[in-house]
Amino acid sequence: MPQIPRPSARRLSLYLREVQLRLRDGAKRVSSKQLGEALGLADTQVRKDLHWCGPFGGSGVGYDAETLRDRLRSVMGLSRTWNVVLVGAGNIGRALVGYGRFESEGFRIVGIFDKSKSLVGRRLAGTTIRALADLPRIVEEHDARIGIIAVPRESSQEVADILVKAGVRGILNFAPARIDTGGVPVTNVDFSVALEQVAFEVTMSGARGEQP
Amino acid sequence: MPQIPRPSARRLSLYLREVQLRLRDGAKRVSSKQLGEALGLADTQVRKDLHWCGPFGGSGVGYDAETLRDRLRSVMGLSRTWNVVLVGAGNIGRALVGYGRFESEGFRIVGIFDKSKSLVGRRLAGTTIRALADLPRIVEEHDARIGIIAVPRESSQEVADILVKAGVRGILNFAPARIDTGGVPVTNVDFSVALEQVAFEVTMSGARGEQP
DNA sequence: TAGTGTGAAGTTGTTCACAGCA
DNA sequence: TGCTGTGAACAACTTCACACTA
Repeated sequence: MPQIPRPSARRLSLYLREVQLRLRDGAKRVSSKQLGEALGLADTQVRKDLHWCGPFGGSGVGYDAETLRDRLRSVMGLSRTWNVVLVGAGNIGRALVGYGRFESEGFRIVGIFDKSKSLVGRRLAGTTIRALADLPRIVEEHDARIGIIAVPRESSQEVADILVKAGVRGILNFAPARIDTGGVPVTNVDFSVALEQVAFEVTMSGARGEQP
Repeated sequence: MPQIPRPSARRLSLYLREVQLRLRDGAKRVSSKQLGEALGLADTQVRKDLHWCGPFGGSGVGYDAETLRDRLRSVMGLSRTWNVVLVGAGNIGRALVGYGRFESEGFRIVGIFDKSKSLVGRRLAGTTIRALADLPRIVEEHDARIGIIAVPRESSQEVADILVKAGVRGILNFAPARIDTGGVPVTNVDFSVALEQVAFEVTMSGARGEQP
């Protein structure tokens, strides 16, 4: 069985978002050309990517929007609900629980944890902030497979160790550091790197293309 | 003059971070091997990337850490201060101003803007939240070249138009939408896409490598 | 010896060109 | 005709192999 290349995988998320949007607007079908235009990609690229959903649909008239959505969800592992634990109730943690979009995409935050004694016991978006010591229990109780690290750099590795030991199978890391997880997949989101990227592009300006 | 490929550009940020860290720890020299290990990359890769800083330093003993930092900064356009305007004082906006790391990297938030009447006039991290109408003036006054979009999807394109019209030269977009800027470079950060990426990797688990 | 610099080879991802279907 | 599916050509990026230097 062939592996979906990472660049494609990233784009599949974008296709899914776009298809859902169009479904909400009442669309019944979507073509690779439409998707490409909406996302700034070549239509060929879109078709190649969508092929990971197993050749289907399309004939001379585009993809059936609902089927496409379902296939995308299923191929990306989004047809189940993912229970998620969040470590760090600081600025980023708060932004995340307030983000809203997660719920609708099938992610459920089942535990929020923080080191700080002054935060533990307080509530955040309806969930009580717990001490890190409770993390393994909550992970097990809810079979949480994903952990989010939203703590400062200094504690990020330590938190990663706790998460891995507790049994999470994937980590979303907002700390500006590479973390070592012994094989558990990590996706990094780093605000500074992103801003620096913008500065870089501005400096180089003119020459290169746009967004992914 | 050859263009720095985007993948390299992303990694340059990471090298810079790592070098700064090591400098703080008192290191005088850094080798490609050390950098590679710290970041999960092959040493060859590191050397190829660093070559964009112009062949220099290294001999049989690694790169001079200070020189490397300076070259990285300069090549990435970080030897100047970048004035930045932030649109959106919601959860993400607040997380960003509270992030702290920006200042030290040479980014200065010179204006925070929001549509909401109830937020305008309030202060956030020492800066008064202004109405969007003031944006062009502030951008001009401070020669702000970078804009950050931290508003909901629905208003993101509108905000982008305002920013572009005001003259910013690069945009960091946190809204879950592709925005059209007519050539102004955009870097996207999308929490949902990132989380979905994790779900995807977990689903595929085992097979693929780690982080960038 | 421990490390850089770099062409050449290899791999991966993207675009092109076109066959085929409704 | 409008669109999908896909091999083949192409471009981009990464890894390898090795010459070279302090």
